[in-house]
Amino acid sequence: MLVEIRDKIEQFSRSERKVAEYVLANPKAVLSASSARAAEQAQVSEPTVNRFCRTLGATGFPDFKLRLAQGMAQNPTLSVADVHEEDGLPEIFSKLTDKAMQSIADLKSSLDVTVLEQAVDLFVQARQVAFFGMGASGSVARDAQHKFFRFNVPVVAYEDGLMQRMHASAMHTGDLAVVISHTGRTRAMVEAATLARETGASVLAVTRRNTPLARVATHTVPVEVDENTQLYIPMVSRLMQLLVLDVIVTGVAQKRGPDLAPHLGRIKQALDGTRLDD
Amino acid sequence: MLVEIRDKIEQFSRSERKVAEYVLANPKAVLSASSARAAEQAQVSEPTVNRFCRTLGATGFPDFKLRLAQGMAQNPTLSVADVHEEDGLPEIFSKLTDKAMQSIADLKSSLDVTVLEQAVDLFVQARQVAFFGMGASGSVARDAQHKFFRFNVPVVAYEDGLMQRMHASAMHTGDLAVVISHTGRTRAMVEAATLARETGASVLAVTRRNTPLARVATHTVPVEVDENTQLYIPMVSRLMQLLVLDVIVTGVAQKRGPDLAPHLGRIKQALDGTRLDD
DNA sequence: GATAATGTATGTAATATTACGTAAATTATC
DNA sequence: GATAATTTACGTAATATTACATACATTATC
Repeated sequence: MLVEIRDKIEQFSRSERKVAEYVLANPKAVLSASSARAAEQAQVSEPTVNRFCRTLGATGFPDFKLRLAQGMAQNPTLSVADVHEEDGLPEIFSKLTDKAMQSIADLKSSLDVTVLEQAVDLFVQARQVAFFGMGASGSVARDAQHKFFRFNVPVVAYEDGLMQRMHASAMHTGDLAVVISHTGRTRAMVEAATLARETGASVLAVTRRNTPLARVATHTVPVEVDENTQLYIPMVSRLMQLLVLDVIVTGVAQKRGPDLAPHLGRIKQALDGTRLDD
Repeated sequence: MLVEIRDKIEQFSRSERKVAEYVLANPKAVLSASSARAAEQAQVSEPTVNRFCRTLGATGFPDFKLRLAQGMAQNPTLSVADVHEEDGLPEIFSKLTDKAMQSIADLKSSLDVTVLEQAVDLFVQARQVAFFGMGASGSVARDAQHKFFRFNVPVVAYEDGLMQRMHASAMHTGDLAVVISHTGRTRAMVEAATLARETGASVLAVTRRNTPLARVATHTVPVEVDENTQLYIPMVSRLMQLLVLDVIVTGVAQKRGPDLAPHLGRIKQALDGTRLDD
């Protein structure tokens, strides 16, 4: 629909073009506007808006809005461009969301499910789980702890390099260390992974392929994102890490499901008191 | 949208369920019908149709039709179904990734950029920033701290309820409190927001619309996700919160860009020593 | 200056929304 | 466990909004 408008914009008359331009610039606003308001915003008269809608084959303004809504949902127009200096917030918003969607699509098509299945098995069998992460990956580690906490298995998360070393070197066979790193080259993470591995524990790395971290780990869930880390902070790669862990936690929940029900019930109950109504 | 109706059909009252069933059976017919006609077809009264629309978060019947139209037009390859008991890991993986993409697409089409622009302004003007979050939103708060830390402005993040209260009540005009909550009903978060607000500080809520938290905040970035929180943990909503904050941080970086270069250079240098080669 | 395009004005019909009353269901009370 | 009280669900009717049609005036364009 929007594309159609852009194509036909030459054929429109002067005022209709005003409407077209306004619609192209603010498609979302149009959806929530009345025909009168739209006319006002486009700086044309109300009948002109109506004529415009009919020109495009709609029966009237409401019908036009419906078609527009459908068209907008269909056309994600993924612009996988990087953010530039001169971009305004609308461009930033659009580019980042598109980039995120594109990355998820890539992940979906590139990640081997059997790798995830192995990861799920590691968790199911683990007597104890520790998450290690620093910087941006530190909050991913914390988040993972929150999620896996529900499984009635001891689980900790460390962002502190010293604690990581201590915990890693005190692990045992049957324990699981999950090491999260965007670059796969953070020295502290590689060292923690190495220490953990030396104890006989399983080491699951959530990081890039062919990195020092991936090499010392016993298992790796590869999270590949071409991201401009130079300029900004790893944003999308962190979303991917979270998503991967979400899938794993759901897989674990599925396998452990039945025997967890009462445990989860108690947690839920405990949370009830912390919420307000309305 | 249609999936949402199917999910919530149990929660509807008798008459609303009639409407839901009719909509699910004849979604296309609904699009071209008036509320009166839809009511007639579903064998209920006109206001019931309207209430039904509101129950689903629309402002009224026309708005509901728009949302429905968008939902129907969406990429049919995206199976926006919830995870079921009998799903294996491949299904879980596929469903979660699709759900994430879908949610991002929804966010993109529903979120008003001007709201984000206001948020960016708040950050640019803030003398001091504090992030508050608990549980799953706690790690979002931490993550946000990491990102905003680079702006040479004092920024802290608290997951601890006591610290949140202390810090909130010690804020001043010109300070910014960012309160993150999926439900918008976590008592501690609402209280922290209230305390911060009483000090004259700006309070930016990243949460659902029309929640207690949104009401006490001075500004709200609405993050709406229809998520089955009952069964699992907020996963997608957390991704959306992160994404929103990513957009804001990038926007702030854009505005503050020039005068930050030397500062960022030093941070980068400090990180160099922590990385391995290869 | 003629013609097409557009705006203004106004009315009307369609449509959505609100307000309110009633019936049913639930909860409380004895 | 029966009855009263309160809430909830729903429909009717009134009201407000919105879209659309028509007629005519005004403005651009050639």
